[in-house]
Amino acid sequence: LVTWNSMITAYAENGVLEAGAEIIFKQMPQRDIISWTAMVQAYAQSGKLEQARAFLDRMPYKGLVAWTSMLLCYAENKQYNNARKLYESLPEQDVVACNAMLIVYAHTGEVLLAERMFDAMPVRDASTWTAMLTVHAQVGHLESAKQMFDEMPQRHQVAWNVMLYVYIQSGHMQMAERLFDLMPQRDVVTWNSMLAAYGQSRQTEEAEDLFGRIPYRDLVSWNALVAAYAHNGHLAQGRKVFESMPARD
RNA sequence: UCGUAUUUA
Repeated sequence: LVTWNSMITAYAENGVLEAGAEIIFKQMPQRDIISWTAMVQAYAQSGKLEQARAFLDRMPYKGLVAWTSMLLCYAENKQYNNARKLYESLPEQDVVACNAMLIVYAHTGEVLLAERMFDAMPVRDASTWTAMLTVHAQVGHLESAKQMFDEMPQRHQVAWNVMLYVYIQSGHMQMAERLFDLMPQRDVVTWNSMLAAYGQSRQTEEAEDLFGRIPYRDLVSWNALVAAYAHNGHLAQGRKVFESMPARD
């Protein structure tokens, strides 16, 4: 059973659903909650909302893992009311499900609901804090974000990145630059955020320069650089970068 | 063997 389940996830990770994951699912001699959940998640991850929901509804025993996947799938597809309904119908919840709901609130900008949930949570983990920070970031509440950042029990790299994003989103590029320099660590997301910020604030030279200093570039870095050129009308340079990209999506 | 946080589009 474990082997079969692993096969489902393996196909799902490669995006082979109908022709892979689902065939395995049908062929397996018996299925447990993990098999069903893996199917829900496979479809949820690839944005196939109806099919994910169909599997969820047909599950003989449902569980938080499947519900949470479905919840995030709704969030991803901007079906916030469905997300809300699903969340309200949950017979149980845990920190991950609540975190997922916080992300929904981040998308909808419902700070008050998010705060109420955050305050009511019996357990908070690193994702809880950064999700809540993201809520403030999304609505541009610089002060609340900063306060939250200062209150955090532990500052994970992601929290630093979100805080950087808060400054960028609220148009405080100098503060962003200062924070960037102050950060204890920078990962590829940190670099990419800064790169995108330069692109959006029409600082193409800075973007270019920063790109040259990124220790490890991923596809997002390349896309951000192309976007920076495109956004500022430098089509020829954008094209040149596009052609030299190691990969494209 | 399954779910959650940050960046480009």
